[in-house]
Amino acid sequence: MARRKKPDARTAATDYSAIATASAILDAAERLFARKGFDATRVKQIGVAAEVNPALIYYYFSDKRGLHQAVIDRFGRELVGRATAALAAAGSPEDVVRAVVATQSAMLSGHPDRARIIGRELIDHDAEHAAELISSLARNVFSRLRAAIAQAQADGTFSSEYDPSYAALSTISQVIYFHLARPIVQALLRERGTIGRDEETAFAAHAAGFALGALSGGPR
Amino acid sequence: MARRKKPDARTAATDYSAIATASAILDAAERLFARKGFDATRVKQIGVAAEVNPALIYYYFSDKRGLHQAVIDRFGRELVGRATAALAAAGSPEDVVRAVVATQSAMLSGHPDRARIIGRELIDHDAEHAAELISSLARNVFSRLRAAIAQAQADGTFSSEYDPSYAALSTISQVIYFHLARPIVQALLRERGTIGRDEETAFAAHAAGFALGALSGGPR
DNA sequence: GTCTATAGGTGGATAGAC
DNA sequence: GTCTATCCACCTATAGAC
Repeated sequence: MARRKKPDARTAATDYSAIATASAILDAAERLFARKGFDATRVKQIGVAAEVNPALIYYYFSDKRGLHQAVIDRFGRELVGRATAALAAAGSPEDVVRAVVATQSAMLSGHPDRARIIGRELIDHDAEHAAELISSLARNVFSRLRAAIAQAQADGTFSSEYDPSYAALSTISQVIYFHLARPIVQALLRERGTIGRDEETAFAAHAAGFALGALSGGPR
Repeated sequence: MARRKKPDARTAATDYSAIATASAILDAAERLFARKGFDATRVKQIGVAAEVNPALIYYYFSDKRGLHQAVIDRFGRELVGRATAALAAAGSPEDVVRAVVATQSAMLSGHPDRARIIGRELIDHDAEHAAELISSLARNVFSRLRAAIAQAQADGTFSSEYDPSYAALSTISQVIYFHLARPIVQALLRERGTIGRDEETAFAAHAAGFALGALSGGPR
């Protein structure tokens, strides 16, 4: 493999998918950062999990923070890409609501680590490391969901009594919460045993119906 | 002040409210653990913030983990206490839904640290340190909300097409998400400037209406 | 590009005086 | 109960051989 310039963590996201070692490091780091958090994760552990010499982490990513940023960037690119693709296909406002909820579920189902990455970024440091990701989501997903709701309100399909931004928040809160608050969800659904992917998709279907039910019928 | 036995962190929650020094430590620790997380918070910082000698942290709480557990326990006692009190006053199923949402909002409004404590416990270590809190909430709040929904479904007040557990999850997800996902909420409401308590209570009112609208009208 | 060895620094925890 | 001094484990990061 040709000699590579040491990537600068401060510049925009680099694509490491062609480099096997770097990809292995990113995979291992994603799992560990998600499960234990940034500070509790040891660089040595990442190396062991990736079956790579820990010193290579400093070769590919300038330091631990740089690796963390790279994990967020890679994840964010996939998330925004999928969301925009799903929304491009949506026609009616109802379709937009369903598409947003379905995409959330598709991204998170069977990937508990991803929910944790999002959760951590929301809580830690006011998500400063995911600022770009969030502004991108705001432009490409949230505002389009809100616009679809507002349009349907103008049509008379949805009740005009809701604030469109609030309604959008209520809509997206459901699936994220379901995946993020796993311990609470378990406590509520304990009679059903462990939560599998079928349960996750069933909830996503419910969530879309719940939001559309509220939007169509109006508040009480 | 009389000589005190060093409390054992492994036993059930101790009440430190009478001891000024211990209370100051708990207050400072709650703020710092919430904002920076357990691992990133330095014991020394807690001492400085509490204006107390850091060594006293080991005197009152056996170690850093014991302090963390005490923070969770104190917070949990207040949360469960308020929630059960609010539910005791509720009559009709509609009242129960409104009471749960209102209590969530009352607990979190103007207290961003509290939302973070909950969020961190959900994500870190699968909330193992808050196991008691969560099972208590499950018994006292979640199951009563679900029971109220099921009862209204039997009455014909709410649509029977919803799974009561799922409907309960959709209901409680809204306010928690609003407080937890502050960066995303900001992005969606950016034209309104900074989010204040008035905005927080306005959203809580919306959330109750949204849930009741969905429950009354049925899914789409 | 990969590996070893180690520097350099920090933070949790304790001993013991007062 | 409070404070000082300090130990020791451990972790990030780099230097440099291969």
